[in-house]
Formats: sequence, C-alpha cells, structure tokens
Amino acid sequence: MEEIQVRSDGPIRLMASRVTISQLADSLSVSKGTVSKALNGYSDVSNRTKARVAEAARKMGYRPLSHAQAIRTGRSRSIGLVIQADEYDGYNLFLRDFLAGISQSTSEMGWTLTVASSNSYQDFQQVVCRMVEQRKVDGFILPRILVHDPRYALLKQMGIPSVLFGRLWESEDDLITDNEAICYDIDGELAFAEAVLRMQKHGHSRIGFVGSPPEYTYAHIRRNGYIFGMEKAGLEIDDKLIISDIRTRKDGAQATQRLLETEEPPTAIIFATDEIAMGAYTVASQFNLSLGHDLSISAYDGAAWGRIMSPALTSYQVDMGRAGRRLSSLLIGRIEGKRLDDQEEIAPAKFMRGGTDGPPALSSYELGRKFRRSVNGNGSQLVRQIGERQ
Amino acid sequence: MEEIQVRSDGPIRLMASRVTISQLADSLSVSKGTVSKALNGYSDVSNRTKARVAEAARKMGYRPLSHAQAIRTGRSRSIGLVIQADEYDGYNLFLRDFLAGISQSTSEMGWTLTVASSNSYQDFQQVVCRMVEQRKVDGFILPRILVHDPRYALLKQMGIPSVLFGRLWESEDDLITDNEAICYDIDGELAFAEAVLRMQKHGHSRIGFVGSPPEYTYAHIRRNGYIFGMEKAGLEIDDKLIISDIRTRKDGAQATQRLLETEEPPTAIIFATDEIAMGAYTVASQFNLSLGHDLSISAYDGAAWGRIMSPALTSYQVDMGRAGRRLSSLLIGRIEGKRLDDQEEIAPAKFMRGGTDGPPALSSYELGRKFRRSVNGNGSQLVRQIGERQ
DNA sequence: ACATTTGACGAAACCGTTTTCGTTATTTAT
DNA sequence: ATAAATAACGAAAACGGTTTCGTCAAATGT
Repeated sequence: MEEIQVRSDGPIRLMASRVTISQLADSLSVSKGTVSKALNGYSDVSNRTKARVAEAARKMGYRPLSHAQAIRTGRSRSIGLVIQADEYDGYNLFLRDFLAGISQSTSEMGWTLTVASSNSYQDFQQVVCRMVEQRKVDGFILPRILVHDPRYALLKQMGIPSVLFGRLWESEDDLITDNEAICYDIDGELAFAEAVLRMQKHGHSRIGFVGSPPEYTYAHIRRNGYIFGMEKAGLEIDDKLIISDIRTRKDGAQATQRLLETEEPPTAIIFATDEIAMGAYTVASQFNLSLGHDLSISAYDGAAWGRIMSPALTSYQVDMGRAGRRLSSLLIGRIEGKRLDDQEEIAPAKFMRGGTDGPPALSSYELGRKFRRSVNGNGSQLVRQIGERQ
Repeated sequence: MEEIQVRSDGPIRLMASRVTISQLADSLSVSKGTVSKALNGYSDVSNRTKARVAEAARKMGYRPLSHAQAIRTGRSRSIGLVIQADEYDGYNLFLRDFLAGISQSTSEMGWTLTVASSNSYQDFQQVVCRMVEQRKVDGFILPRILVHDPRYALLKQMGIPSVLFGRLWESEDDLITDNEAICYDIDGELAFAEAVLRMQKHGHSRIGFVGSPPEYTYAHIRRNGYIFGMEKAGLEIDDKLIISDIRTRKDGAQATQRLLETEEPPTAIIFATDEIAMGAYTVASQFNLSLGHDLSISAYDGAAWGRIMSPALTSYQVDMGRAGRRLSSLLIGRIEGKRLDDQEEIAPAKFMRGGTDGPPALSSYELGRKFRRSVNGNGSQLVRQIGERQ
C-alpha cells in the first residue's frame, strides 16, 4: 500500500465544472429540498414551482449526480450485464450490436451500463452479490436464457429486478408458472415454421431439422416451430429427420451426415443456428453436394460471417441492437416500478435470402444414391476435422 | 412524469446488508475518520492502528461504497469503454474476450467497467463529456487507435487518463512526440516479419502484401513488419506486390486478383487481417486455385471463424483477454498515479498453423499462366459478389 | 366564525465516505 | 527546563443529493 502524505494532491485532475442542486436552488431562491422534490415529481410542490424548476434546470444544464443520489436512495441508475466467459459462444456472434443497443438506450434515459464477467455460475453468484451489495447496479439483463435458469432464480430470490433475453420454459411438470418474469424474445417459432413452409414451396417434402442443446429455451422454441411448420404444411413428421443437442460446427457436420445416411434422406435441412449449419458446408464440399441444389439448407441468427460463405447462408436475422434497446428500456421501467401491459415482448426475425435454399435438384432417393456413391469414393471416413485449435 | 405521493415507498426492494465504515469504527472504538485514513494509507495514523483496522475490515468484510467515495473524492473507481457503433467491424471479432479480460481485471481490483457507445466522433465527444462530468468513470480504454487519434487528443486535453490499445504513430512531420501516452499493443511488426520468413522457408520468393486502411496505426506497423521481413529474407521488395487500404472481404478479393494479374504474380500473399484474407478464398474457389498449394496465404487476428474455413486460415492470434486485463491494469495504475517503468507494453502474437500455407506447387510463372487460363475460362468477370446485404 | 384540513415550502437530518482542523501527549531541539 | 516540533487521534465539516418534519397561510367544513 502506498504511503500518502497528508494533504497529498494525488494525480493530475482537471474537473469539468458542474451545476449542483444548491446552485440551481440559489438561482431560483428556493431551498434545495424543494428543487429535489420538484424534479422528482413529489405532490408536495406546486405546479408553478415545478415548471420554474424544470425550466431553470434545463437552462442551466443541471443533471443530478447519480453517485450522490445512490448514497441516499440506494439506487445507482445503472443496469448490469454479466458476460459469461465460460459459455460456449463459438463465433462471437452479436455482442457488439447488443451492447451498442443497450448502452444507447440506457444513456438516453440517463442511465449507465455496467459490464462484468463470470467464469461459472458460482462466479456469477459472487459477481452479482458484490455488485448488488455495492449498489453498482439496480438490475440485470440476462441473455441466453436456459430452460430453468438459475440466474433468474437467484435474482428473483434476492429481489433484484431482471429482464430476460429469451423466455423461461414452462414444462408440464412445473406446477407454478412464473408470470412475473419480463422477457424480450425473437419469434423463433414463427421463423422456423416459415422456414419449413418456404422449403415446401420450393418443392421439398422431406425436410430435416438439426436442433440446439436442450438446456436452452430457444432449442425448444425453434424445434416447436419446425414441428408446427411441418404440420401446417401437411408433411409427415419423421423422427429420423430430427436431431437435437448440436452445438458446434463439427457436430453439425456429423448430424448432417447422419441425416443423409438415412434411407429416405431429407432434401432440405433446417438448422437451429448458423454455426451448426456451417457443418453442412463441410459435408457438402466433402461429398460434392451442391448447397441450394442437391441439398437445401436454412438457418437462424443472421451472423455476418454467414454472408461470406459461398453460397451465402440463407438465414433469419435477429436485430440485436433493437433487442438491447428494448431490454434496457423494459428493465429500467421495471426498476422504476412502471406497470407493463405485457410481460412478454416478441419481435419477428428477418428473413435473409442466401444461396443455400432452392428447388430440389434431386429427389430424396437420388440424393441418397449420390451421397452413398460419394461416401464410397471417399472411403467411409468421418468428417475431416479442419484446423483444430492449437 | 409520474406523480409520487409523499412517502411513497416505490418498487419492491430488498437490500442486502452491508458493513458501513461507522459500524467498523464502532467495533474498534475509533472514529470513522481514523478508519478511513488507516485504510487509505495516510501517514496520519500509527502502524498498529492501521493493522488493527485492516484486520477488522477483512474480518467484517467491509468494502467502502464507491458511490460515497465518489461524491467526496470525485473518483468513481470505474473505467470507461466507448464502443464505436459506427465503425466498420466486419465480423465482431473479439469483443467478448476483450470485455471479459477488462472486467475480470477491473473487478479484481475492486473497480467497475462502464460501457457506452457512440455513432460518430461528435457523439464520442458528448458521451465522454457527460460521463466525465457525471463522474461515471475515471479514465478510458481506447481501442483501435488511429494514426492521429482525435479521441486521445480530446481526453488528453480534458486531462482525463486513458490507455491505448494500439500505438500512436509518430510521422516525420510531427515535431513533438507524445511520450505520455500509455499503450498496450501486439507486436505486429514481429508477426509480419515472421510470416514473411516462414513463407521464404516454404520456398516462396515472390511474396505479396495486402494492407489495411492507412488511418489505423496497425496498418503501418504490419506493413513495416512485412518490409522488414522481406529485407531480412533478402528478397526484393516489389511495389507491385504491395496493396494498401483494404478493409473488406470483397476488396480483399479484388486485391488478390490484382496481385495474380501482375506479370510475375506472388505465390504467397500475406494479409493484414483475417477478414481481407477471406477474399483470397473467394478468388481461389472462383479460379480453381488450391490454397496452401497453388497459392499460400497467411493472415493476422486469429478470428475463430478463420478455423471453420476450409482449409483453415493460417494466422497470428491476438490474446484479447490478456490485452483487456493489461489495459485495465495499466489504466487503473495511471489513475492512481503510479509511476510506470515503461509507457509501452508490447506482447507477441501467437502463430496459428492452418492449412493455407505451404511449399509452392507452382512457380510464379506457372501460377500466372494457370490463373490467366482460368480467367479466360470464366470470362473476365469480376469477383462475383456473394450474398450482398439485404 | 371557528376548527380542521390541505397546499406549499424551508430547515435540517441523513446517506457513507473523505478531509480538514483541532487537540493532546510525547519527542526533540535549545 | 522549556520551547518547538511531531505523532496519533477525534470532532466536525464537507460532498451533493433525498427525505423527514415542522410551519404557516389559505382553503374547506361545520
């Protein structure tokens, strides 16, 4: 610990001047208590005075110091986001737009975004507790919601406001449904139903699905969308065409291969995420299948690098900026005790036409034959793993 | 504005209890002033008392409330990062690791990370001023440094501490070199020199370079590394093999094509970033060149999606987590007035072997012929643009 | 006309910390 | 031995807000 001489003046510092509440009060010849009450909308002060104060505050550019407010009120006008550094997040999908959205919206409302990170749920717990105890934040945005999300449960138990990007999943065996959670989500169900119908319109009838790990709520939602789309399309739902619990490109490739190995392989496959759809590119190039012709695929996320693939990946894009803006707005509203008309807000995904879907060039039978021929040509080697880490 | 009835109790709130300095002082039967001075290392209090206070603080888990400190000291123990939403950042490269690094390090030191965003330099200015005026942050981390970075100039003029991820560039016409700036950077010069030598070892002698827009400092550094490597390798530096000011994959493809069109085309090309190196994949697939054989390429950044390309991109990886940790540590040190032994800290990049470099299968002459034949086969069409936005 | 409520404000306490300024006991200098 | 310096602490004043409480005039009820 450094010794500080008494009356050390520390490092250089040039303070930008600021209007304080006392200065504002003096200029209006009222007490600072009245100014505070006026600005905070107490019924305790006349409308005339409120107007005068508001006007003067605007003119003098007065902005209350949130630190000073925090010490008395316990609220810091800041919202928290904990980045889970441990979580698999293959290709850094959206963080920038998401953060930009959140911080834009929070700063418009005069709030602040505080970012922390954790390496485990244990760590998350500690980080949250410390931030709350220190009154660093008044609430949290929780991204990537799990079916039974311990983070939400923790915050709820602690009485800390939160909003979810995604939804909780109420399975049949949950006796109590949680109707307090505030959610913003993208309508994955709709997108995947649409994707199926789109494939049907192209002329596909054997349509497969490759889903995400079941711990995520979105895995269920997207799967349901697929099922719903198949029903609506009047197509047979064949369990052999449905694979779940896929997370990486490599596993996506294996899943694709497994689907193509079935007796009546799908001529179109719908992937739950862009990343696992990458696996189809591997398989296609390995077995000489033309994406968009021999095999049609469509995915979801709208990641930027999907556009650099060739052909570009057909996908559904999520507007992460908007998600961030809405979530912070919802959270701040919640913290300030506003009543919401809706606990859930669902926004549509945007279809992004790429080159990986189109009318089937081959029938299911022909595709199967072509694939098997190619497999024999290659020996029965598994998907070659390209560029392993380190 | 909502009406608040007098003595409204507002939204639900369950405060986690906290040890205050008064409680701590009482338990030790000293005044809170003494406790404060003891913990802040004033020479004003005896070592015995300091030890007692420190011990009790540890035992009771006392942590000063940064808001309360801020109101008196003007320092909030928080560092700021402004995300530039306007800036081109093709594929969301590193933000997550970078943020995780920063927040990990800051939180270890008991500090906080505050994130904001801006859409322009104008906006940056406003955002920074507001954050400083509101004492939200004590300093900033500036990523993606420009040759003459107005952000750094602004902060310096305002007297706000900052650290740079990257370096300022002192050109010959700058009379005064700024030796106050604190920088952390990756040794791009070394990496690019190495890349050249590596290509030479493979047997290449015609080695091209595709560089970034010159407003970024790193563009110059990487180019210098290439030049230095060429000199060290004893290879001729041919201006026709050097292209600059390339930012996107599409432009990278055009640059690649231009290099291949020269009379004596390079058999190896070194790209300043992974993203522009993607252009080489486009060109290779279009003109039927095999990367790693007909044409060797190597790049820089170590983006995760480089590994999903086929073949995987040979690149130099930047440890963004470490960068974040070091930068926040340097910044906090600077704010606390610590003397540094070095103003610049340079870390090495890590070589990531991929499949895009190897011994040349063709001589420069043969490569040129093969390329031209392929061009004629394709007509002289320009690089086809795959998957345009929207 | 009088008691009571209401409206509008100011004075002062308060939040948790830092910092200034006294004060007293102990050294050191003369 | 006495004056001056120093060491170690407490009391209290900041910091910039919010909130409680008291006060007084005006409005309202009887």
